[in-house]
Amino acid sequence: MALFLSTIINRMDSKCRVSVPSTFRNSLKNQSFKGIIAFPSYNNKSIDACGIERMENISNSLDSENYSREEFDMISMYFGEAEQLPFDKDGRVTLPKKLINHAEIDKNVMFVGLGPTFQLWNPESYENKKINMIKNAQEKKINPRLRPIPKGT
Amino acid sequence: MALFLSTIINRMDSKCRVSVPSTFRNSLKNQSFKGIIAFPSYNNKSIDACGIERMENISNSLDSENYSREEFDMISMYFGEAEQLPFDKDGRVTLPKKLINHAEIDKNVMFVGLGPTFQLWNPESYENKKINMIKNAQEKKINPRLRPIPKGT
DNA sequence: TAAAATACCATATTATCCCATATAATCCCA
DNA sequence: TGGGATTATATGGGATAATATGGTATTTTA
Repeated sequence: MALFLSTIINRMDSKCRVSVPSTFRNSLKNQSFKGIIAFPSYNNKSIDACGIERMENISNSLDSENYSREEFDMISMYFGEAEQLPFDKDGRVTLPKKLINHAEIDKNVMFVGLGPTFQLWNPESYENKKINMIKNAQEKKINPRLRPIPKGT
Repeated sequence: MALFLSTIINRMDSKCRVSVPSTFRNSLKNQSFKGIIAFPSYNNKSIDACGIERMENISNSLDSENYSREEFDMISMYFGEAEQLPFDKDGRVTLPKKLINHAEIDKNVMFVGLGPTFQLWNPESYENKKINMIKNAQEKKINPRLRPIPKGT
């Protein structure tokens, strides 16, 4: 499975192209589709992304598992909003306008590794998000140390 | 298996021809029938579509699996209403009047990827559907995020 | 034979390739 | 270990190819 770690900022050019960090590309090297899958985050002004394998697994579960009609609709909407962004020869992807607007990206794109997935942010939005997260954690006295992570995630 | 992602709007011309998005055509590249299978959705004013392989798989399962009489009848009905729409040289299909009427399509056709299948919509109808889906999900408190993904991810 | 379906052609737009260069990371040997 | 050489990565721009779309010609068929 692909594993995405660390945070990197790259520039988006006038054609909306941006290099996917080489470490992320390496994580995706063995997947059938050479590129990334990206869709608007529901909770943030950011872009969620992953490799095709993750989507294939979800796709298979659509046929094999019993989802309620509402759940099925929501998952379907995910697929409809997902964009398949192939790498060019230099490992760049072209971000669609729809996603650029959603994440309010203008020049710099911050790639944030989240383990099995990663996100794309406007660096400024991410800083705000981070400040809020820390503030929130302090108020609720959440211990910031890593807890054992449940298996399968 | 084919995997359909993202949402694309193309125009239908006076001969009811419409380009199938190239990403969708790529997903179907290796299938024996060069075109799509389309039939009216039962739940929506839209058109359900997929590649021939999916139909073959369903057909095989009719023989090998135990369906109730009702299920068998439903699936048979699907086959009866299915239209086989071949690509022309430029990757277009001609939509039959019956399907156009059912989905109330007039000029723009929205292709919505749903993983193993996809749908064709009048873009306006889809927007309404989407609003209702979100409203419904919120009322029933369905988390819009994807559920823990089946093992392997 | 007329109407419909299909093949063929032309073109505008968009996306992709390919090359050049800059920058950063790594290597390698004195 | 230092520091130049080499490689990998990121980034920009022009050339090229792919796609979508409209129209005309040819074939099929009812």
